[in-house]
Amino acid sequence: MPAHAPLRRPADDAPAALDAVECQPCATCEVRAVSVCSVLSPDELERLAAILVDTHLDTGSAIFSEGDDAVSLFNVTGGSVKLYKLLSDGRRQITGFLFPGDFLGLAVRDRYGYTAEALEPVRLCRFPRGKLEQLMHEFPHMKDRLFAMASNELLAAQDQMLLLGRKTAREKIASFLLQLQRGAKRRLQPDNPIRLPMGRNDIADFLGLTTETVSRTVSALKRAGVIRLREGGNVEIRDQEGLRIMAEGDVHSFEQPSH
Amino acid sequence: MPAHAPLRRPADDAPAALDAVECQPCATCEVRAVSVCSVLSPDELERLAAILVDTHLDTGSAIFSEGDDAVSLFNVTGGSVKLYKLLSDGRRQITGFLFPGDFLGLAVRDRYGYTAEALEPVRLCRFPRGKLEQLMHEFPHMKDRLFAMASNELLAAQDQMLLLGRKTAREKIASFLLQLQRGAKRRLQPDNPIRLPMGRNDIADFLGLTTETVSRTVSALKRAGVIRLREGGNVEIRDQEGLRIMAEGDVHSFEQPSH
DNA sequence: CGGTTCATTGAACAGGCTCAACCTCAGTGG
DNA sequence: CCACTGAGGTTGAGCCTGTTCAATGAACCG
Repeated sequence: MPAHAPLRRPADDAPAALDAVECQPCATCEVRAVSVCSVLSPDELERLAAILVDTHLDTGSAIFSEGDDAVSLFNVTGGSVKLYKLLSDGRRQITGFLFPGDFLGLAVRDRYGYTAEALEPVRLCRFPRGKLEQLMHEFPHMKDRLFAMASNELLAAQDQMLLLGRKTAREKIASFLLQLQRGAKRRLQPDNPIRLPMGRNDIADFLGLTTETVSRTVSALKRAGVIRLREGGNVEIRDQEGLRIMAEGDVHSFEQPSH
Repeated sequence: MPAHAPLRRPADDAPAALDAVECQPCATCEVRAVSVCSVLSPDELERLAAILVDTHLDTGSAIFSEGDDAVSLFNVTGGSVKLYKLLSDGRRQITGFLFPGDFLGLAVRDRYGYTAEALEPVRLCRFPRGKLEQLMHEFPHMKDRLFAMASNELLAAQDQMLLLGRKTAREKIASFLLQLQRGAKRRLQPDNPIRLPMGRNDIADFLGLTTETVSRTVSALKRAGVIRLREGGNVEIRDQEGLRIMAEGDVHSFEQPSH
């Protein structure tokens, strides 16, 4: 595994640490400004803090699985998460990656429609569903905020459908890199060498490709000088405009140095 | 190479197609029970009726285009609609088909993120955005209803991503037919010979295929005795279980009525 | 009738997949 | 300190599904 991004957590042992965090979970939250909580007054935030459980999970742990009773909703406060659906023979489609500030469980009936799994050590605020719904009832502007977030997700899903249904492998990879970059920029993280917390196989299952094709295509972009691989598998975008054009598929050819 | 589909302009330029508000648009509405309006009291319904404009459009008319100012939201009351996004070279992805009872404009910022076009003569309630938002403010349960509808759309979008990214042509066609059937059943329309208001090309652009592949695959299903083509291009499902198995995969196909 | 549009079918092609080998690197234990 | 291991990543060769290109058929409509 690549080096785990260190997660801030109190130095004590587990139970004590959990209690400490629960006392002031929001006060030290680094993503409050970009998540649901940003619309809450101090009083409201306190009410919200009273129902949340600060949760830490290791790489690969499932937050919940498709078909589970949807008893909790979550807000990602550190690390990253992948969401996916499976076919019975094991084929997998990753429907999204979540990063700090993202809300998890917007589209939910009584059972989760997909699986959520930690891509790296992850920190979440867990909200019991009933209690959160009660709070949303009391704070309508919080519901509005979640509605707006759901709308944005829906627009993103439509972009992804266009990508999956109609883009070539090269366009998919280029779009994906730009998408990660925009996300990082939005949450005020470094956006030129971009961090890729997911492996090639996850990228493939997100883009509707195979790992081999992802690998080959990334190599081709590297060879063309559009990107460069940096330490930890991070990616530096060297030709922003070229990548943008490539993502939209305007350009049909640019020769590859044959050998 | 950019063979853009010719687009007739929206109703503003075609006053003939736009009827005046009916006296009692909701009283005669056949889909009230399955659309947003179902949660409104008679008084509230009256308020809603006061702001809507009953609109009729012909086949091929654009209801709005990607990038337009999002000034109106719509409720489909008759006919059907396709939503799509385009790439600069004309490649198209249809992100959804709408039928009576469906709401149009849930995922909207200040501009529409996709184009909506009538598949056949269509009837819509048009709501000026500001006024509808005002009403939603007054009737929170209506906002809740729209939120629930947006959630369902999001779940459907995730299913569609799985289909686009990971299913074969045969699985796509089978899934599509079953999806249409479920939709028809939900809105209490005939669900065995299913009506297909869209052409092969639209189906192809919805499933991430070409018209030829759609045609060939439908022919294969026909040859296998799973379906039969009826008058008007409608489809009779002759082997429900076979089709379900063909659509494949979804082991967790726990089906829930969406309302 | 011709004209237009859409659906179907066939033949050849190609983008991305499958299968398989090899490489890199971190972790582990001798 | 180095060999071994295992997981993930890269690269190659051949193949297959679905595309492209092209021709024909069917339905509709003035």
